[in-house]
Amino acid sequence: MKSFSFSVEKKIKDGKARAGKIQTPHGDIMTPAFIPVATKATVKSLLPEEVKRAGAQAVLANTYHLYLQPGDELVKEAGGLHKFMNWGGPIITDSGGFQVFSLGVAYGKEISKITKTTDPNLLIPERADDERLPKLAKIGADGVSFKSHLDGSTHYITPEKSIEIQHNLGADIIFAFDECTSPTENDLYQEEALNRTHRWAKRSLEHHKKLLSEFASVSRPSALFGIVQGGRNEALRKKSAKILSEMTVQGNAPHEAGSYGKSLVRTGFDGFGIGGSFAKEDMSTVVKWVNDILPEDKPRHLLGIGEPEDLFMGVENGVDLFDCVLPTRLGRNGTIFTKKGKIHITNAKFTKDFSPIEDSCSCYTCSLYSKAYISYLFKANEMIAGTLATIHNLHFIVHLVEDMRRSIFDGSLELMKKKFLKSYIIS
RNA sequence: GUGGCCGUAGCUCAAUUGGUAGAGUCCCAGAUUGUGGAUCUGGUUGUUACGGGUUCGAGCCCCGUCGGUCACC
Repeated sequence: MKSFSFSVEKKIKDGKARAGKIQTPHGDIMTPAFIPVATKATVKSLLPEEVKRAGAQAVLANTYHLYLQPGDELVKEAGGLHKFMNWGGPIITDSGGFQVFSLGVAYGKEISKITKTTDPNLLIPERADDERLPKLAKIGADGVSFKSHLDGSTHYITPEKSIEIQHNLGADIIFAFDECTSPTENDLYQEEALNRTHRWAKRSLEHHKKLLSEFASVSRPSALFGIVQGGRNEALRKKSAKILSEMTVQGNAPHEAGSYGKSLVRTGFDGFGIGGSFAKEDMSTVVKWVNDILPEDKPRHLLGIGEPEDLFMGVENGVDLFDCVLPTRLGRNGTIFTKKGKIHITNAKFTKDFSPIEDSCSCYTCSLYSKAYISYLFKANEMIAGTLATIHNLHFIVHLVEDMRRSIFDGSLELMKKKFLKSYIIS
């Protein structure tokens, strides 16, 4: 079985942007790349064939959601996630760490992982957390207690449990269990949470290596990424990048899974996620701090980021992988990416617009359907409305990052960005 | 034909003893960043069927016309 590897193929002269290749047991990912989100083992509204046709090289599924339903044991019994969901390419699973945030302090509130520096929430001096408010996730001594949104049952997820679930699911790349903090948290809490995330990272790494050494299953995660946190705080972010970069445990040497003790070496993470929350305005600063420290020979995944301008920012600062629900979520709700900016397809002006979303777009939707038809489908609440819009959005974002990769090779990244942002209106 | 009931936003309906017309939906617009097929936030809309009358004031009371509906012939 081919295992995990990463190589940088081209790095631009004046800057951090690079193009590379990630090898996984289920195929390669040419980076930088945008990975669509398939939380519940499906990219919502799309068949795997459509995901692939839109240009996606891999998908990202979610540990917590699949653990609750249908259950990781069942997925294992089905022969692993690839077989279960009919996706032959690389799969990444998120650890459930984001749900600590989304089902915790953010639950039922209008807090997202991106905020603006003008957001009044940022000005709240004390922790935004309020124990009286209902939450589905509560942080305990060595893990997180989740209350299922499906049936109300409680589940205690530890780093070991998250890794175990991810091994059962059998993705190619898995993530350490972390705590994604809210942008509204103060430095004191950020530090407390960061130390916890680091303890959990170590335990995730140890358990991953342990499981790798115990079993020689054909469908074992081949790589574990650690996740950098630290909120908007420079010292914390840098500390996190350094600690995770240097974190190692004793384990089998690569290519020797299932043969415990054959040749023990100290090994660390195979790559890194950059997680947590940002203020939109200083996201680039945070990414710069972190990528200055993270090793150049390991891939970096900027978690949950997907606006075009943010993708440029990431690539320019040395990010290799992105995932984001934005193209799929917006698509399902009728917001569509175009080279001139986002449009709302249900707007009255599209009612009789019989042209495609974009004449120059080669996606399935644009080659066969008009704005008027898609607009009508949304208004009529027809299922393929979301499908057609998602196909276009995914194609748009995936190819945007693919274009960035190409321009890294021919040295035109800066020019390409200027050209794009000249017509693209950021809203 | 006779008698009863009814007629309010595009739709379904509110509106205390007569006090200056409102909700849902639809429509219009916006938000959405390791998922939320969710949800939220704004906004437009009325000659209260029509014509008269009583009253300081009428969706509400009175008269007439038109329309709907039920019962009886």
